Amino acid sequence: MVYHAEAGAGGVRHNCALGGLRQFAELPEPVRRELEGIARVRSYREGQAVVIDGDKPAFIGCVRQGILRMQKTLADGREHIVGLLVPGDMFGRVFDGPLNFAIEAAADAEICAFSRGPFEAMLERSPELERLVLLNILNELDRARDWMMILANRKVTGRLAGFLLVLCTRFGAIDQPHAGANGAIDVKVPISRADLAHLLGTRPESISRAVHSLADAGMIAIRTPYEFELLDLEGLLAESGEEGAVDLEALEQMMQKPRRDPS
Amino acid sequence: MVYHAEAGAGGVRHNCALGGLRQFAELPEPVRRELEGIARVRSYREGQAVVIDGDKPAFIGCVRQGILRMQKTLADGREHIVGLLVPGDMFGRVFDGPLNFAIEAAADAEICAFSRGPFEAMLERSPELERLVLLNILNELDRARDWMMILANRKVTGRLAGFLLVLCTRFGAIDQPHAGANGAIDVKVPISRADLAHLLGTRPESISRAVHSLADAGMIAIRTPYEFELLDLEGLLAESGEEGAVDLEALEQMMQKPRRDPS
DNA sequence: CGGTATTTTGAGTATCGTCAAGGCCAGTGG
DNA sequence: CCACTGGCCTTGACGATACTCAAAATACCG
Repeated sequence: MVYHAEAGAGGVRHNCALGGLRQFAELPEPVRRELEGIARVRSYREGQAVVIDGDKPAFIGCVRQGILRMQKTLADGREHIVGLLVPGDMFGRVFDGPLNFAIEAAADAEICAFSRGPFEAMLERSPELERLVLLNILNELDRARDWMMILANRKVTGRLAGFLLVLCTRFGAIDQPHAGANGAIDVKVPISRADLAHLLGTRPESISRAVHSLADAGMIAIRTPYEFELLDLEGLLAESGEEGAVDLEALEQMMQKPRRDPS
Repeated sequence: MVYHAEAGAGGVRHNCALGGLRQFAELPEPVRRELEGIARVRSYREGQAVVIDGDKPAFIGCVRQGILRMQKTLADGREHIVGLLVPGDMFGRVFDGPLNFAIEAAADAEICAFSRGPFEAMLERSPELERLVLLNILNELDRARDWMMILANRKVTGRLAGFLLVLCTRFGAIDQPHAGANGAIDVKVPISRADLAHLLGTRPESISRAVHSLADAGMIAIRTPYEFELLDLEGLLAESGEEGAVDLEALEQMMQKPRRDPS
């Protein structure tokens, strides 16, 4: 199920690598140009490995499109997902040793890869870039803490509700979930039930039951097994018990919806 | 239960603030001296607030002694622990906005506080310091991922086992748990059952049962409700199902005991 | 030594994990 | 074009685990 990219594979391209990554937009022009110089676009198909467990990756990456998942491979072969990477996220442990998890494409993805050496050299010269990286990591840390709060939920429906909310507050900002007809929000779950179960610390069957339980409660609607509509954000928020971790207002603003907009 | 430090409280002192924090030892002498200049030692008693939820703290902190806990305060007043800070850990969101959680002393603690302004100014001038901070945050990120793996465990005994292992692999290195007579390891749990329950996503009663369950299985011994002896590291590791997240060998090396040595 | 907070224990109920079977969809080959 | 096959999701029934409520025991503090 995991297709390792052969040497040189991964669909390397080379034009306008930074295009569309707005986090780099604020950098001074010369820095941005230099970054372009060491950047390559790589494409991965679903299931392809981006970084092997234990490797010190040869590049620092930034997701342009699609979703990657970080997972630890346990001794007995099982895999444990420790997080998702979505457009805008960076990975690769600047200045540091190997990753202790693998990264692979959860869906077809495109990343922007900066060769490690030159990138680190640039970091030393450009305080703006270094700060950008630092803030990026801080952000990731916050997200990890949010995950912790979600995982600390005692009921599966609560963890699932929290997951869905994070999925559209955080990931949605980039993945553009479009507001549906009546102000509902479409989200696309990027991983299988089994992976989701692993991520939320439960079993696929329980995920399935939780999904349908939320649907029966009218909080979500199931379009396909991988596409839901969030109908009752406040209900989901209450279910997830996370008044703190998920910023509902930001989400509603983002949707720019006069709620209940007719088609 | 939370004693807010009055203005100027927190037991500010001023001598040899960096003493004993070995992470700063590698910095160039002039940088270290300058850091000393902006550093102040603050002391907190158990339960005292170090940073209020939503505050942009006036200082960047580094724990010298004791344990702090990070917690989110929910709308309904409940508090949710999102992590612990132990000696060596830094906190305070350099270059960034307010923390979205509170920090308070879980046990009597001493921190080293750097005024934010001067510290950030130093960061811009000293690449060494900036890198130190960056690595520190990366480290914290790893720890957050380990927490995620622990929390994703389906059984309470598993989460507890993972917690205990992390408590001595990571925190123990500094908190010097001394190896007991037969190679067992003493650990001191720094928080109440209720807090631990919250942290592990369960209830105090279940924590209690899990503790005694591990004790009955011979994996730990209960000295007091807050002090255990870890008798069977491999058993705990298996129970926690974390071949990846917890580095047993490092722990045993640290303890300097031959693994499973027949007495 | 008494009072309070915390931990522990117990019994009953809800939730979840497990095992097994059925359904849906996509890809394959006749 | 259709039947077949394999993977995944879903559903059902039963046992294990964890939560709830209540009460008892223990530790902590003055």
